[in-house]
Amino acid sequence: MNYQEINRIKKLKKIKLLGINPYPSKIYKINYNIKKILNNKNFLINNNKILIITGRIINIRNMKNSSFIDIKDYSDYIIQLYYNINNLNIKYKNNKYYINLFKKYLDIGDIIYVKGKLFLTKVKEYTILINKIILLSKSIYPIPNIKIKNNKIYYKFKNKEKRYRMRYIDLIINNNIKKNFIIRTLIINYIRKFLNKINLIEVDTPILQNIPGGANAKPFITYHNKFKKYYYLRISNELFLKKLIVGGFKGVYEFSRNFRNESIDKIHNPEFTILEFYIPYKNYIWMMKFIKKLFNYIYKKILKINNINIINFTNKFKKIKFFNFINKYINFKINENTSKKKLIKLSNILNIKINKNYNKDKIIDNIFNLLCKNNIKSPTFIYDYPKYMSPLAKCKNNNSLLTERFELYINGIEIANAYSELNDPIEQLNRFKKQNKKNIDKDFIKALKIGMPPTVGIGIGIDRLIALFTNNNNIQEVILFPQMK
RNA sequence: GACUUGGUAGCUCAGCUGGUAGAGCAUUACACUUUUAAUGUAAGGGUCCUGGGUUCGAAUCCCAGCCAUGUCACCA
Repeated sequence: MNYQEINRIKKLKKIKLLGINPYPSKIYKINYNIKKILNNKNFLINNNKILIITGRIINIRNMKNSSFIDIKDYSDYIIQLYYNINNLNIKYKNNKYYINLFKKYLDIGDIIYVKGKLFLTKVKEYTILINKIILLSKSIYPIPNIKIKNNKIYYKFKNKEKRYRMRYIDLIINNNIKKNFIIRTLIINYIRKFLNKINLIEVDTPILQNIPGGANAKPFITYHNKFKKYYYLRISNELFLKKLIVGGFKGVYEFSRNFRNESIDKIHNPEFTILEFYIPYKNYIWMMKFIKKLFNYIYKKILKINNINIINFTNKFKKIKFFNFINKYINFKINENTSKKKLIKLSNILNIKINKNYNKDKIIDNIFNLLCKNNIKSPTFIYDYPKYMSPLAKCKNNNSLLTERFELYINGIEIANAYSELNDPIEQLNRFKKQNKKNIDKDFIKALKIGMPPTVGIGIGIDRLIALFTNNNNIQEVILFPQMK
C-alpha cells in the first residue's frame, strides 16, 4: 500500500467520525449531464436553471474560503465547480465543518453529487456555483492526475500494459476510450437492426463443443466432471449455424465469441468476436452486394458521431479475382492449375521461406500474405479462391477447381470471409478427409445428408471492423479487457 | 517460438564512461475570497521487475528468468 492510500484511509476514518457515510445508498436523481450542460450553456444561465449532477473529481484548486473542483461524468466531459463558503447551504456554513469536509477530505477520484447554478467566471469559464455537495463514494487508491489547458491534456495514463490491465482507470483518465466502446456497441446494434430487417433470426449455439470445427485453429480444452469428458471452446460456430439452416430457418446469425489457442498481435486476441450469418437461397454474389450495403449503412451512422479517417466507405468497393490479384504483384502467372512443384519454385525465387510439409494452400497463402495483401487499402473483394484453400465452399459451375468464395480486405486486413456453402454431403466428407483431420464432425455431415438448401454464409471479424471504424490499428483498443498474461 | 525496445515514486519520465536515487504533476502542512497546467513556502514518499554474477562498490556492466511494446512465425 502506498503512502497516498494510507493518507486516504485516515481521511475516511475522520469522515466517518464527522457522522458522514462515505459510501451512502440512495437514489440520486440528476437532471443534466455535463455534455448537455456545455451544449446549453446560455439557456441554462439565462433561465437560472438549477443543475443536479454527479461525477468524479479529477482536479481540485483550493483557496482559503473557496475552491474550484473539476469533475468528469459518464458523458466524458469535464466541468468546473466553484464553491464559496458564503454560497453553501446554511447547514454547511459552520466554518469548521466546511473546511473539514470540503477542503480537507475531498480528493481527486471521489465521486460526488452536486447541486447549483451555472455562471461565467471572470476568466470566462463556464462553472457551476454549487450550494450543495454530497460525497457518494470515497476514492482510496490514487488515480493519475489530469491537467488541462486549452483542451489539451498534459498528464496522461498511457502505459499500455497498465491501461489494459486497469481498464477502469483508462476509462476515467483518457479521453475517447469510452467513446470507442460506445461506438462498438452502436455498430453491433446497427448490424442487428440491419439483419433483423431482413428477418434473420439471432441464435445462440454451443461454446462448449465436442469437436472444434468450422475453422483450422488450435482450440482451448476444458473438462466436464460428470461426463468425464473433454470439451473444446469453439473456434467457430459455422457448422452449428448451417445445421440450423438445414432445420429450416429463414436465415440465422450469431455474434459469436470464439476462442483460438494462438498468440496475440494487433489483429488477434485469444477470444474474439465474429459475426456469422447464413441465408438460404442466395449465393456469394448476392452477399457481396449485401455487405456493401451493410458497410455503407454502418459508415453513415457512425460518421455522424465520429470522424473515420482510415477509410471512406462511400466509394465503390473493388472486386478482383484471387489469382488475378496475386499475379499483379509477382512476375509469373499462376492459377488454380499451377502445380505444387511450380509453386515451390516460385516461392524460392520470391524469397519466401517454405516448409517441406506445406501444402499448396499454405504456399499460396504465404505469397498472398507477404507480397499482396498489404497493397490493399480501400475495401476490396478478393474472390474465386481455389478449392484447395476452401474446404467448406461450393465449387464454381464452370470450374471445379475454383470456389464461390470471397474475402473482404481493408487496409491489408481480412475483415470478412464468405462463400456459397458447400451442401453436397459426399463431397464435403471427401474434403474433410483430404484435410487429414483427427475428428470429422459426422453430425454435420449427417445434417448435410438430410439436405441443406443452397445457402450463402459469411463471417465478419467484429473486433477488426470496430477498430477500423474507431481509427485504431490494434484490436486491443476495442476489446475492453484484452488478454494479458 | 524468434528478434526488438523497455520495466526507476501514484502518473509521466531523467539518471553519461559503475560511487547506495532525481524532476514535474500528485500527496502532506501552512499561506491565499474567482483560480484554471492556480500560485508561494516547506515536508514526506523508492524491494530502481526478480534471482544470480563481476566489483571495494551495481538502477547502471554480464547471465538467467518474469512481464510488456513492436516486427515476424503460428492463426487456411
